[in-house]
Amino acid sequence: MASISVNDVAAAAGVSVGTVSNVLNRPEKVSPGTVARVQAAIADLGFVRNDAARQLRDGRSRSLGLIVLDVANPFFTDVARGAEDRAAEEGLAVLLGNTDDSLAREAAYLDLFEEQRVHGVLISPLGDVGDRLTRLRARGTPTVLVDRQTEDRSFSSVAVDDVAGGRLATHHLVSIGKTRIAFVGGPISIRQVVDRLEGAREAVAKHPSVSLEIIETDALSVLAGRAAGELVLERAPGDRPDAIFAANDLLAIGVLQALNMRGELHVPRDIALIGYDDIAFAAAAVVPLSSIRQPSVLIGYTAVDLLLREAEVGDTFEHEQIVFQPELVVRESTGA
Amino acid sequence: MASISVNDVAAAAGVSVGTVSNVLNRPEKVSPGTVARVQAAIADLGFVRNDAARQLRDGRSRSLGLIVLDVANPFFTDVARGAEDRAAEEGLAVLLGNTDDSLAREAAYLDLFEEQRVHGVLISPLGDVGDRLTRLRARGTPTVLVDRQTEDRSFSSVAVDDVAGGRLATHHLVSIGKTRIAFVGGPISIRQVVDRLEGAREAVAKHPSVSLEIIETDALSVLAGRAAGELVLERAPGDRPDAIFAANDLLAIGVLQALNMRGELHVPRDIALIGYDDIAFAAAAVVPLSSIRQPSVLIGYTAVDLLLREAEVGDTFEHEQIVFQPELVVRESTGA
DNA sequence: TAGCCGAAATGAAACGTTTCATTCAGGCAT
DNA sequence: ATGCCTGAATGAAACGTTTCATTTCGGCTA
Repeated sequence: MASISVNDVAAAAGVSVGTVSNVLNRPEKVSPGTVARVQAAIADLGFVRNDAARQLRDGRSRSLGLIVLDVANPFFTDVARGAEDRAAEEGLAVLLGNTDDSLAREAAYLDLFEEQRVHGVLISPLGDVGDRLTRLRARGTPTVLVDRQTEDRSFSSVAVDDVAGGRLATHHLVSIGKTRIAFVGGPISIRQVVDRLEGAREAVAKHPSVSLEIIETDALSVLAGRAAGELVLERAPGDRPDAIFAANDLLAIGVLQALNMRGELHVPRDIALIGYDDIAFAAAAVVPLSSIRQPSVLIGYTAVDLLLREAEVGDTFEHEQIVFQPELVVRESTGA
Repeated sequence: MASISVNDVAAAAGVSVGTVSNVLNRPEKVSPGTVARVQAAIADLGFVRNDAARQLRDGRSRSLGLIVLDVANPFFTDVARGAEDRAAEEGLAVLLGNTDDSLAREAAYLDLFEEQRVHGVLISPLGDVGDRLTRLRARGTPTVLVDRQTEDRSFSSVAVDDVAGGRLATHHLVSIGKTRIAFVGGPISIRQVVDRLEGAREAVAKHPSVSLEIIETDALSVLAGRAAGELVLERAPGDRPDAIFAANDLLAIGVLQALNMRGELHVPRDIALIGYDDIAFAAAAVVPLSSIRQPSVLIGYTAVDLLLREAEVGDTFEHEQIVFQPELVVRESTGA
């Protein structure tokens, strides 16, 4: 079955291809009778516009790319949903790329999006992609960083103040009387992890009697959390921290699973636990999880919005930096 | 900044466009010296292939579309991950479309994928999309149904035996001595819900002393589960079911949250609870959740595999139906 | 030396759309 | 009857790639 083109439609309707295109894109410019005839032909032949040809003609696609660290993390699917909502308002589709903490995959998705001439790129960057993004922008593809700011304001960004979030979480642990705090998170190459840890350090610095140790993980997943939890469980009781701040909720849930395994430890009495992101499952955990809430859907929505604004303005030196403030949510895992 | 094309590269390297294309696609056909020269020119000019033009030339894109009911459900992100793995092996990208139980969005994604001339479509269908899919196939785009079978074998599919799963779950509840079982799920327009309920009916039919009631929800989400749980909680104690089978884990988690709210009910003593999907969070729930496990990642992987096979064979009357068997996972929510 | 061969390179055509300068037809005013 | 105007329709050009039939050229054989 050969593919049906505007030519075939034009022939069937007895008009020119230009007219068919007009019916498709600006029907108000075509007389009603002709519109009807063309539409009938389209239906008859089962014509479907070829998007590749359209894209080729006007230089860019009608989609935008979103690159996230982990689709399995509900935080990012929430961000994606927000992005999709705003994009849909403009008739744009969102292509979702998942890097899974791999620099190679991050690069591969950037290549793909660049070849596709996407309308714009939203990225929660892993490696140092400044050069790539600069190149994209030079080609006319705007870029917005998600969940990460640049120090030099060379890109627009939508982020949450992770240092403040880390401070909030840790201060809370201190305020309920905990003194031996462990930060569980990693790899430390990820900015979010670094910032949250930095916040924890700042909070602890004010209290000489409180110690902070770091248990590094190789991912921000439930599995990695379980491993970290088991590590803690193996220690002599006196050696264990009395509070754990996990760099995200997936880790926290993993830690919780491990701590509960033998049934000899009580959360929060023996060890208090707080996570980060406040995903929907945090409230439903074995011990409902205290967490730091981020406006995830709003982040995605705002990022696309910013992207569209940036696209209109063109290349500019004034890139906008939007920073949301995180919020402490106290539940049983650090409660009474 | 005008876009750089193969023409510019050819000019810079002092060769013809045909040669540039050969360097890009089959470098072994070009002499080493020329390859080097062309690659240097590509790097110099920052040339990036225009995918739209490429697609236009060879009629189809290098991506395939995956349409799921709910990206927020970890079951589907697992499926997506499996699909992505297999697709990546072939150098294909996966476009993820989320219908959120909306017929309009399902249709919109089908339109989009059809216009994009995707390599193939994987869909967990919501409405009756038989005609659309038939049309796609007529155009040469293979289709595989995910998590749903057709009665008439007119499409290939990868599914799990949901009736068996429903039977498994319900039989388990009966076997631990429960007699007043409630099925929580909906909308009943969704095939998975219908099948799981059917399984439950079959299991109950064998035991005259066991009753089965249906509490219909308007979605398969945590929120909908909470609403259903609250409904149960409002009833007089004697009126409540002594076991709940939720159509998926998100619902089950919601139900659990609601039942635990007042603290007067004990799961599983007063009410036993079992979910479906065995998502990662099930094991970490307030009361670790019994569930029916499906090989989610494998489903995605297999579906793409089947799609590729179908693409090779071309239109055929022998469509393959792959059915996995679900597995009961017992945890505390129905345990001792 | 003439003829031939294969490897390497060439360049025009084709993919399907949109745009835009041009043409056309009919109605109206002069 | 002529000229002008407007709304509608036209059709060629352009977008950037890949393919493939053709040309070129250096080396080898007879």
